[in-house]
Amino acid sequence: MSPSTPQDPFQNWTVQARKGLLELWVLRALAASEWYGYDLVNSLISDGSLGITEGTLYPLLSRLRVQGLVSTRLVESSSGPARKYYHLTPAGKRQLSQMNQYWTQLNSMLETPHD
Amino acid sequence: MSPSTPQDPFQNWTVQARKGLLELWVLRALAASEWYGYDLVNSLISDGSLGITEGTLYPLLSRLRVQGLVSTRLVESSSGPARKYYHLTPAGKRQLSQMNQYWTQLNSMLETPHD
DNA sequence: TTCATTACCTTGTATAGCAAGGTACATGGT
DNA sequence: ACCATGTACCTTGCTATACAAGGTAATGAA
Repeated sequence: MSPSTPQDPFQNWTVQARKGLLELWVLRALAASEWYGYDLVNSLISDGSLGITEGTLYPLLSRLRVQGLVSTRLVESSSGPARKYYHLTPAGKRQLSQMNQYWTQLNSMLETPHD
Repeated sequence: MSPSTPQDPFQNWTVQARKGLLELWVLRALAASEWYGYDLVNSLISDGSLGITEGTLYPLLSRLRVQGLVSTRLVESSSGPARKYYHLTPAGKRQLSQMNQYWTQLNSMLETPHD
């Protein structure tokens, strides 16, 4: 397969900046309600279009399931293949809480002038 | 050398969450004044201690120099080896401006309830 | 000499985002 | 029957970053 086209330093940085952030975004979404993968993808694309695609989201969801942070159930659809709905487990809720805390710390570090 | 000890999912996530963020932090620091590497490290350690060490910072500074975002000058010190001071180039200032903008977008995505 | 402090750097590993593919079901058009 | 479109899932291989764990060298004090 082709490489991921690193291109210019700024584009490259945005890729790195998304790391971790998407996982936080997904867990927050699942904390609010049930979602299936394709719906999350479309929400991401419409929500400002920050460059996140299926190739990023589906592996992420698999990872979360393996780690026991989310669980799934299949629901048949009349407009295509079955949808896989994701929801938070208790462990997922605990981790989301930790992540929210750490994220606040990171942001406060950025806001400090440290001059 | 030993592996990076992945440990639990949360610790792993914090590593990912730092990616990109440290670069933004460094460029912001250099936008305010001149710094040398060791001083930045100590500032990071004292500033909340988020797990960032020399092994992360020095390669980052090298990268920024290769990309032309910062330039350096050596200054002799009376308390040890010479210090390498970093400051922003015009290209660095332009990229920092883009990064600040993108970072705002990412944060607004997180704050949107998207429910 | 020996030690701590200051100050720089390198090597190898793990991980996440990504591009570019693929598979399969339902529907409507030809 | 055939094909295109939309829906919905997944995998493979690449790249770049953070990190642990080392290393090197200069200064000054014991």
